[in-house]
Amino acid sequence: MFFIEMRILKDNKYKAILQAAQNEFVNKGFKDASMRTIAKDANVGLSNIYNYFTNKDEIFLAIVNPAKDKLYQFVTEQHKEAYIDFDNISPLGHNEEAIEYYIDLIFKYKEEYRLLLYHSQGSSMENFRDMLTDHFTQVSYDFMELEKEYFPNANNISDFFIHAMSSWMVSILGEIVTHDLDRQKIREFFREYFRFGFAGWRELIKL
Amino acid sequence: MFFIEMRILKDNKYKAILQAAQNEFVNKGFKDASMRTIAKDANVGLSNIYNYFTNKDEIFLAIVNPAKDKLYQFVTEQHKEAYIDFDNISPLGHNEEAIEYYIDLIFKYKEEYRLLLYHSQGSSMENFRDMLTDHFTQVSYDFMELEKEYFPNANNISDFFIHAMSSWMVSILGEIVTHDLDRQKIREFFREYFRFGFAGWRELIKL
Amino acid sequence: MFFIEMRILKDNKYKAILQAAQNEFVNKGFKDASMRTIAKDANVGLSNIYNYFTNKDEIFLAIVNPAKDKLYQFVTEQHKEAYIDFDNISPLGHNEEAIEYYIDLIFKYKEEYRLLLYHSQGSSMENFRDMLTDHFTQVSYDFMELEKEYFPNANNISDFFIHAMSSWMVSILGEIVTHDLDRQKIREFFREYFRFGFAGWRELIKL
Amino acid sequence: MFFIEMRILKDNKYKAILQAAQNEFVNKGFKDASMRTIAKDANVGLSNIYNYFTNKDEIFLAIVNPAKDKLYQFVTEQHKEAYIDFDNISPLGHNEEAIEYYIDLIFKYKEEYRLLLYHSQGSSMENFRDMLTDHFTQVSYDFMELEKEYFPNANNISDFFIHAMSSWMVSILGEIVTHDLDRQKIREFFREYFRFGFAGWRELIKL
DNA sequence: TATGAATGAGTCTTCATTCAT
DNA sequence: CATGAATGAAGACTCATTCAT
Repeated sequence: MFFIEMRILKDNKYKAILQAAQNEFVNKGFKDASMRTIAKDANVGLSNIYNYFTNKDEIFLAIVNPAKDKLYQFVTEQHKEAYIDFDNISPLGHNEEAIEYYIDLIFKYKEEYRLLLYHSQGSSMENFRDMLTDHFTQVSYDFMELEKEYFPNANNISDFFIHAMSSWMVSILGEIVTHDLDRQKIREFFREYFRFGFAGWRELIKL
Repeated sequence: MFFIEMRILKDNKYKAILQAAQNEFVNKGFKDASMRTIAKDANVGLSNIYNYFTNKDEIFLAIVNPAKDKLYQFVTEQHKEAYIDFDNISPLGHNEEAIEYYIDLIFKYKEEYRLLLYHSQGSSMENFRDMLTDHFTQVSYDFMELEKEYFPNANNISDFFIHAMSSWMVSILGEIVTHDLDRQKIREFFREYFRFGFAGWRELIKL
Repeated sequence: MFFIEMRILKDNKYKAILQAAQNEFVNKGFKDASMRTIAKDANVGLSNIYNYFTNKDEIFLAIVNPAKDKLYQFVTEQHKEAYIDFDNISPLGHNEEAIEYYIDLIFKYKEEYRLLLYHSQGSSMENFRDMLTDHFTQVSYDFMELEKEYFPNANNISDFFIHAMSSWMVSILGEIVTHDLDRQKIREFFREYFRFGFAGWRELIKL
Repeated sequence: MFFIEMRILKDNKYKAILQAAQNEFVNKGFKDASMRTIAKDANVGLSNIYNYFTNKDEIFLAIVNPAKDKLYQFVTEQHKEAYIDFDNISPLGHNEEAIEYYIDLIFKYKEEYRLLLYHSQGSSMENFRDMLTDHFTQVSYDFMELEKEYFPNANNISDFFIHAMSSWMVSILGEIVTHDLDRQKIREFFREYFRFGFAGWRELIKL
């Protein structure tokens, strides 16, 4: 009846839709998710959903975009703040705080990343895997520009290898959000990953 | 009229269906592929398809299984013939012939691997990525058993890291069949990949 | 435009669907009835039907359930109000009013009973004949409990005979709704039926 | 190769088809029975069935006709041999041998009668119930012609009552072949049935 | 904002039967 | 007698979205 009450109701419905949709997407994937089911689960009239979202796709985006943006932002920032260190070179970032923040992200948006990586087929995000890989790749290139001053041989590394490395990072994200690892296990993994990666990297750019 | 002519005709239809289906699967993915479209493209009556295949899924399998089997066989055999070499350790195999054979496989079944890795959702092969990752993982474990004699520290490598490595191999396959690389480029990539990987590996298992 | 007008329109479609469905069911039986045909005959979009009914079966039930419920209710009530009378013993009921009400039912729901008895195969009502027979049988048993006080020999009547009697009642219903009898003819028949039945019954339970 | 061998093979297949078809009909009813399933179960090529039968319907008839013919023949003969007896009047026949023969028939063709009465929908026999009822009715009329000499009041019995009696006989057949009664139980039932029926009959035609 | 009705194209699969060989 | 391929229509139901109110 009253304006405020209605706003509250609206917000409730908005959230209810998002929640129901997320469940449905997780269960069946974007393509097989049914608007009817979402409406039913959210206790909202089917057609009323279209007052809140123009599209099935938009619902998906509303669920998934924050997670995506935070991730992009993180990756980009890492690269900006990067500095060159013999033993600590990585486009992903390498300092402890960065890792912790990354783990935070993963835990906060586990389901969303799973959606993006494994259940986005049919949505406008169906190329997320590639897009993220490309983003990593781009950041990596920028890194290498810096490195070249110190390691001229970095030039010798092929584009596709950089791409493969980026693809690896994406895969790792996928595996982490798919398997139920606790923070400690993830931390340990990253330690191995960086030791492994730095050693490999040094091998490739050595004189 | 004649027996042989007939067989050819039948064979033609069989192949036509497979070809049309492959196109359709590549274009739209398993789930969205339309039997109607396949029938139309193959110049076959829709219901007649079911004289050749019992299922949409079976068509997919007929297209994709040879590629899958060859890949599994290759991975498995590599591991059987493996020998320990300080500088050449990899579950994928490392000798030149193996690489060449792998490249052969990739070139022969590029589209099929693409289907399996990116367009199998909804089919009985929708878990191919995981299955292949697990296969790599298993093979890797077997390798590590051998290595342990020489490198007792191999024990320290976490299960999840092995898993991540396997996942990387799958990603790499995906990236290769997605991008149009010529043989030489692929060869070069693998050289880098092995240099990188061996160095990293040695780092992890060093005393 | 106006609310009432709308409701009428909706109602019209609902009724149109029911009507078209009833025709189709009568013509082809449940199993062979075509949703397409029903939609066409009702001047409704095929998929729109599913806004009114969730199922082909539900349409059938909507048509047929009132008739079924009234019949069950009638049979049950008859038995409740029953009293023992030497010359008037029947699970179906025997007083004039009851008969008249039964005839009313038959005339009101002639087509529905026809559907239930002859055209329900494939629907959730396909066992109606048996269910109704069993219902009659159960009611008959209850009657016999009462009668035993007066006619101890009622015990001697076999279960299967009771069952056969019940089955007869169902058959009679079927024959009546299948043949076009006027009320008078039906009334006369029931008079014969009861004379016949009571005589037979007395014979079976006589000392 | 040799003629005789082929004949044998042929006969085998013929029987195999009939057997498989009977199973399928019993399980799913005529309408839902699948020629494919029959072919598979009979180990015969689907299209080869059409060398033995022109139709699904013809298979059904081949299975069911002997049972039907024997039944018709029995009913007809009973009536021919009938004689008037105060205490033994029935179109079904009433002497012990007749009953025994009827029971023989029922036991021999139990499945076939079940098919005819309950699973013939969609076949050319789908009106078997009505046809049999009418046959009983016709025979009953002939009886009544004879009786009229002795019981002029027989005239007073309505056509529909005769029809209802016939329908009862059909129902009884249906119930017997549906429930698993042994011969003794069936015999006992018929004894009750005749006592019941004669008493009722006498009541109706009494002066 | 909310609703329920409407749309129209789409899904895969099955069916009994026929045909050419 | 046997086969496998072919046919063409049909099956119920779902889909995301839009419309009128």
